[in-house]
Amino acid sequence: MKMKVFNTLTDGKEDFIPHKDKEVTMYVCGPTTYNYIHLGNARPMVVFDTIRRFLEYIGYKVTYVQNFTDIDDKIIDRAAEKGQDPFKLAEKYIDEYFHDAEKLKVKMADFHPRVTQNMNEIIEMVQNLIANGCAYEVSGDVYFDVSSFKTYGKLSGRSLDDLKCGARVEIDAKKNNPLDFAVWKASKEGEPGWESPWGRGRPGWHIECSAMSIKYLGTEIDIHGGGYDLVFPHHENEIAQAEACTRKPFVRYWIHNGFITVNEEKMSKSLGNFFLVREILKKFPGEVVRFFLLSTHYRSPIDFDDQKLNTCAKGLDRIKNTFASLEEALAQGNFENNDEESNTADLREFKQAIEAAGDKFINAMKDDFNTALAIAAIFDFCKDVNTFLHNGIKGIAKEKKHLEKARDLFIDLCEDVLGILFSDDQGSSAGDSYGLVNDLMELLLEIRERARENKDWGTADTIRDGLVEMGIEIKDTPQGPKWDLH
RNA sequence: GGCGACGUGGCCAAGUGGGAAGGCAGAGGACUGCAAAUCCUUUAUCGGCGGUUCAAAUCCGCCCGUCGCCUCCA
Repeated sequence: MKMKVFNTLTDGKEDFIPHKDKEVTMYVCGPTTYNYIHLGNARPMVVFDTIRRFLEYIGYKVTYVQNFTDIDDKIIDRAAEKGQDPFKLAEKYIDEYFHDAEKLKVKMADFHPRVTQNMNEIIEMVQNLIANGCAYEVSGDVYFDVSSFKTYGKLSGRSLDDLKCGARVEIDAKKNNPLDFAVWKASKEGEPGWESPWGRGRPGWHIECSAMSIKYLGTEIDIHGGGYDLVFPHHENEIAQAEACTRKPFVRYWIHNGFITVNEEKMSKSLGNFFLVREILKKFPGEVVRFFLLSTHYRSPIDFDDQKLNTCAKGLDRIKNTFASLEEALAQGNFENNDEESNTADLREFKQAIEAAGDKFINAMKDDFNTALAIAAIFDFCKDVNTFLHNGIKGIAKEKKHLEKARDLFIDLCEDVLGILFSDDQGSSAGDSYGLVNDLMELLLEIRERARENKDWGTADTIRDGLVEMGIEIKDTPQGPKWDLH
């Protein structure tokens, strides 16, 4: 099956054909670093990380770039408010970004370029635009001339006339056309600035992505991603700058994720209804947040509230429980000689289930990264695995080879591609005391088992209920009691 | 004003012409000392009206409702 990708540029699904046979270049717009990231920032991080993981899983070599916009009006304003140095402020939130990204299981990009570290390339690009007659300087500012770029508006599906009708662009006497946008801005006294042919200044908002994309990935890249609200003007302007400079197509596939909403309203900084990832992570593990973000197709909106995360946590538990059962079955290790495969109906069905799960998952992901459908394939597989184990535990068939295959498939799909199966890192927060907790639990469970043997249910339940209150759950399985931290 | 998206069971969510996936919640059953986990069974004429078609959640038109972009925003 061919891979299909929805391309904002053509407003439809297309066959995915990268510029080189087995290599994919990806650029994803990263945050402007003036605050901790919020859930709205987290969606593209998780979505494009998953796309990257999937492409790698099916054999592409992916080069992944995510920038930091570390100089910008908002950073300057925020720093001024706090009486801080804007560079230090940006640096801090870059560090904090990595902290949150790790919790969300977002892999490091191959490159995390920063605007302030690529100033030469940006200035060069502005010079190029002026030389090509696509930009003009007015008293230290440089503006892109949208009328010089014939296909301006092709990404957002707007014509220059449509945009004028909007009339929401402020008239600026310096600009030839209200839609022209700054590629370089003169710095005021006391603001950060870099020397340039037009005096001391700093880059406009859109130019950094064009410049860094070209620098790190070349003039034509395969995938450029970001939130849907970046389509206009950010990405439209990136195209104009890049293509006016290189005279080549800038991006093959533009991919945009839908919004996070709260009470059906867009979560955004201006509305003030945003939730910091940091705050959410106090209540839910990163994998749950990640699973939540992947449980809906990336182009649809997702409405956020704690109840929905709770529901997702339960769904994820089902997957984790199944995986744990599989590992337990393998750990028991009392396999008969498996040289000759038994050929029971159970086993035949199980083998088919393993194959079907992999196929369904891959086909779902190949159809415009349909993670919701891919996850459904995982749930189907959970049921198949549980059914097999259910029967197997009764002593019918324990087939090491196929149990291992099933386990490996879980690891490939859930952990490597979706990034949701990692073991809880709560143990690490307990630090050195983790071993002690284990020993104490062993002791408690032993006491409880003795009570149960004596049918002293009161003592047994006191222990169990007390532990539940501490967030520890006990399960009495045929293999003895198990415990889990929640 | 211009452009666009969405409306599927109690909740979430796939599905773009021919069987209405999956999860959560609920009900009944098996297992269990009771639970938990797991298994089995069970819950939908797809916002409304009209049209095209042998056949529509899926295509077309109108209406109702919700949201987004056009301004910083993932």
